Amino acid sequence: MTSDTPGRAAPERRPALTRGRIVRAAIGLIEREGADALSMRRVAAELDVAVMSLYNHVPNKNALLEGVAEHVVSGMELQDDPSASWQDRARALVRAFRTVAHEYPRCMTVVLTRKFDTTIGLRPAERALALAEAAGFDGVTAVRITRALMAYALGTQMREIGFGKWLHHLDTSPAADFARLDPDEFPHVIALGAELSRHDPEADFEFGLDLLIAALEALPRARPAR
Amino acid sequence: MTSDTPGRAAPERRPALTRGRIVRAAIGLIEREGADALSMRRVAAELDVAVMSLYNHVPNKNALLEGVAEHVVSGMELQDDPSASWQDRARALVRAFRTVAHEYPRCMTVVLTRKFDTTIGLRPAERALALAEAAGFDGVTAVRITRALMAYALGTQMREIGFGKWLHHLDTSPAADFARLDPDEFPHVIALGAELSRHDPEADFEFGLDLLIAALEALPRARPAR
DNA sequence: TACGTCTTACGTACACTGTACGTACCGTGA
DNA sequence: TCACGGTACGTACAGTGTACGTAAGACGTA
Repeated sequence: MTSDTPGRAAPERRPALTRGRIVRAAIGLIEREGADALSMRRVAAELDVAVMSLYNHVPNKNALLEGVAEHVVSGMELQDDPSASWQDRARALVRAFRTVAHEYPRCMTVVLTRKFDTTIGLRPAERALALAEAAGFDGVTAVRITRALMAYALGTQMREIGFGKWLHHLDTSPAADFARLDPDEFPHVIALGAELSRHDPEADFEFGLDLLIAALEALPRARPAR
Repeated sequence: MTSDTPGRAAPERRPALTRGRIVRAAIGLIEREGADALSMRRVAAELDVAVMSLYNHVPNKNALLEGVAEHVVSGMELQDDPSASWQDRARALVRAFRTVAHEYPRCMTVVLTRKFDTTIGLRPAERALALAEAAGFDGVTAVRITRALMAYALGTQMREIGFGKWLHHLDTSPAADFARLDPDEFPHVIALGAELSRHDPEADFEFGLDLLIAALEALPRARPAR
């Protein structure tokens, strides 16, 4: 709501405090030093401004983080090629999420990690619904498909974040760790230790995405795909 | 590592401080008042103990939360019916995650939300790998399937948490909100507003799970399913 | 020009956080 | 008997989000 343009000719030397500047400073700070480093004091110092001045543009820290989330998600490139198959367009949509997640890895972590209360993500949802309709699915199914794709995109990202490493732990631990496991309790984990240690998130992501798309192709439809 | 049994005959009236008691108190606190309410001071007060006494059993707050995570996930009921089809067994496995998530909803939120460094979740992973092998998949594929299922379970939970409501927002907002949207930008969202507002996480979850299982059934295998 | 109002940047202050550190007790093995 | 290791404790510190009061400039109107 607050305008992002300085109120004509800044009175002094400094570029005038602004919600946009604050959000950008927060993003920079998070990407450079991680989410834990983000505090109102740090942001204020970054902008060479008193802490409480921030509160003229941002009601509280959570709102600042919402601003970060908004900025990050709105960076999703939702370009679409209507001449492509709905399968490829759907793939591109889900991948767009991954792309922005790679662009702002640490910010994405906080976006996923916190509970916000905004309408961010409506645009991706609109796109997904449009695609599902183009593929010939009825409304109820379109919504469910959208949600399933969302869940998969989210879950993949959470795994990659190393949300808790409970499994991801397997990816990073040296193979020697597997030797410590009880062979009776974890035969398959031990046998597949080498494979579990391998680290190719992109391939994992594409594998699951292909699974979902293939399942959608096999799903009965209300209308033929356009 | 720390023993959970009091060192024989407690010296006074109180039941002796213990890592287990501390973790349980933390879990209770989180479930009753939410993750934000969890502080070392609150836990100490809960147990009627000085704050720093906790540190004799738990190295720091993060370790306490790891204890919470461990306790929660180890509550996953991994019962298995070997006579059932691998499809049904896989379904049961993923549902087990959901079940414990319903049992400790707020704890699960913090478990998913924080980065831990434990081997929790190895047991579910073992089970998933075993099922994939029983279904006839080779090792590489088994690992990818496990990861895809994990990602889906995680993502579903994140959506349900209302992690950001960016889409979940749609589930809770009154239908009137859809009327405020730009009809040119969000035609499908508006058209499907009623459906988007409907709230049936269980059905959504099952829908996506069926998608994945169906896709797995159609996947080529190294060996016939056992 | 003068005045009142609005916006912004500021400083202080408070309640609360995690935890480092030093201390005192208490049951047990030598 | 004595020394010791573990446990519970209290104090203290640096850091957090933010409520509150204040002052200084910008701007529309008289």
